[in-house]
Order: sequence, then C-alpha cells, then structure tokens
Amino acid sequence: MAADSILDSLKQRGFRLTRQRRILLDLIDETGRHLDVERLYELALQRDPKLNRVTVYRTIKTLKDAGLIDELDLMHWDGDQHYYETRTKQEHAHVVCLRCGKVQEFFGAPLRRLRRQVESTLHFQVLTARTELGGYCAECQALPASSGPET
Amino acid sequence: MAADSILDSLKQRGFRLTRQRRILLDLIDETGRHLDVERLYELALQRDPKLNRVTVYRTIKTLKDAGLIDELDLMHWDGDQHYYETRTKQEHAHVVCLRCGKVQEFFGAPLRRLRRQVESTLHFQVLTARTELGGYCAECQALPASSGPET
DNA sequence: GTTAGTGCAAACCTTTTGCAGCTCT
DNA sequence: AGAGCTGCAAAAGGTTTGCACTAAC
Repeated sequence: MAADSILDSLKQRGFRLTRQRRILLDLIDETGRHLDVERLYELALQRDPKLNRVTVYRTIKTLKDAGLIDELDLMHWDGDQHYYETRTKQEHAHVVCLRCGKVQEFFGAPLRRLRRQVESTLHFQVLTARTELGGYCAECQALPASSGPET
Repeated sequence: MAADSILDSLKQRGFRLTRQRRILLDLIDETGRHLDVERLYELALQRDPKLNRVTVYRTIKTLKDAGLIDELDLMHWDGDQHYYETRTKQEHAHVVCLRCGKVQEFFGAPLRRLRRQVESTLHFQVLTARTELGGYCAECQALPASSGPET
C-alpha cells in the first residue's frame, strides 16, 4: 500500500488509524490525479458506501494541518473547490490548461532559487509554497475556437 | 484618480462606468493592500451606503474576466476568501506570514525564468501565474510562541 | 474502559441567480 | 429610448458544527 509513510506519521502523532482514514489516504496517494473533495468522496463511497462526506472534510483537514498533504487551487479552472496531493514529491509548479483542464507538473531550478531568494532577502522562513500557471496547453492552442477535449 | 487606465479599458470594451464601479475600482486600486470581498464591501459602504454586496461580486467578476485584476488566495491564511489586486505591476510572488498575516511582494528573475521555461519546454501559453509562499516573517520568527501581531 | 472519530442533521457562510426598477449612454 | 446595471430576496454551493453512537487503542 502506497500511503504507508503517511499512516505511520499519523500513528506516531497519536491519531487513530480508522478504516475511513485508510481508505481516503489510499485514494489520495494512489491516484496520480489531483482530487477535490467531491471526487474523493465519490471514490471513497465505492469502498465504503456508508462513509460520510463530513468525514472526508475532517480527514483532509487533519492531513493538511499535519502537513502531510498540500492543498491546490489549480487556478480555480473549474470552480472554487480545492485539490489535494500528498507531500512526498519534490517542490513543483502546477500548469493548468484553462480550456481542457489538464494539469502538468513542472520541476526545475527556478522554484528552488525563488525559495532560497525569498528566505535570504526577506529573512522569511518558508513552510509551504504554491506556484500555479494557467493558460493553454499545446493541444488546446492548436484547436479551432472553443471545443476543448474537457479532460 | 488612480484607476483611470482601468476605467478606460472598461469603457472601450463597452462596459458602463457606473457610480458603483468607480467606487469599487478606486478602492481596489487606491489601497495598496489586498482586499477581499467583505473588506471591499465595507469600504464601499462608507462611500455609498446603498451599494449592495452582490454588486461587489459582480464587479469583481467583470474585472477578473476582463483580465484587469488578479485573484489571490494568499495561502488561505485567514479563511478561504479571495483577495484582489490590479494587474498593472510586474509579475511577482506573494509571501504571506501565516502568523501575523503580513503580505510581502517579491520580484525577481526566478519567476520570469520559470514562466519562460514552462512556455518553452511544455509549449504552453501562459496567461496567468500565481506564486504564493507561506511561512513566518522575520518579526514573527523572533516571537515567543503564539502571540502574533495579527496584522 | 476511555476517548477519539464517525454519521447524521442542521447550521453557516460565501457566492450566484431571477426579476423589477433604475441609470448610463 | 434602450440596454446594461443595480438592489433585493431567495437559492445554491461548499464547508463546519452539535450530538449521540461506534470503534480504535
């Protein structure tokens, strides 16, 4: 199971490893995609039809507060909901196509440099960073007018 | 009046320059601070006690769609509301203190490099970009435990 | 056995929508 | 004069809270 390290983290902090939390953690960690609350809830229902939407909200809050997952907006391309991803990967930017909704991740030196410069010039202690770029992906630029693939 | 260029932009696009829009535009542009809907509404009420909250929402939507203002989240340090700023300045990152709420702006080469690299390596057409960093500012790092200045 | 966590219902808060009347051009 | 815009009320999301019951430790 992929989310083991997160489960361990929770356990060590004194959180209980309930069936619901295991399910939600697995889903967030498994799927490469960025899930919002509603999508996560739908997927969770398939594994436990009794699992409540409120539990999704509470679990996300717990994980977020513990710094185990990151919250994204993805430029609000499809509404004001938030998206979530586990915080294991290296720092990266999210590049969101505002027509088809495709999300690409961008790794590279500029982000690390930015963080370092902010820390040194402002004497700021960076805890979380979020970089999002919105625009049109290669495929959608080539399209006629407005008939996007819609993911 | 500071927001002249935005007013011109709206006029040219066929939007009407109503009293309410002038008030809201002036407020967004005048105050250096990043306002959320509620704050903007409060300030607007002082100039026109009849101005409705709905008008604030509608005006912001119009300005946003026209690309004249940018929407920020400021790491949701104080809730999930959005903040707004006019889009005249050069691209910059927002550095938000999660304890006192202070927002600093950071200009520099890394952001420009990031944008350029994304455009070239992903063949992506960047329309908007948002970089936010959350953490503790110099003053708050020095503080004892949790007695932040709260802005 | 304790106490955190869950499910359910209801409250809350922010944002959007329908519609009649007003006002900018 | 006419269309766009505003104000009001009500609806629509999305998220949080109170409380009794359940289950992890």
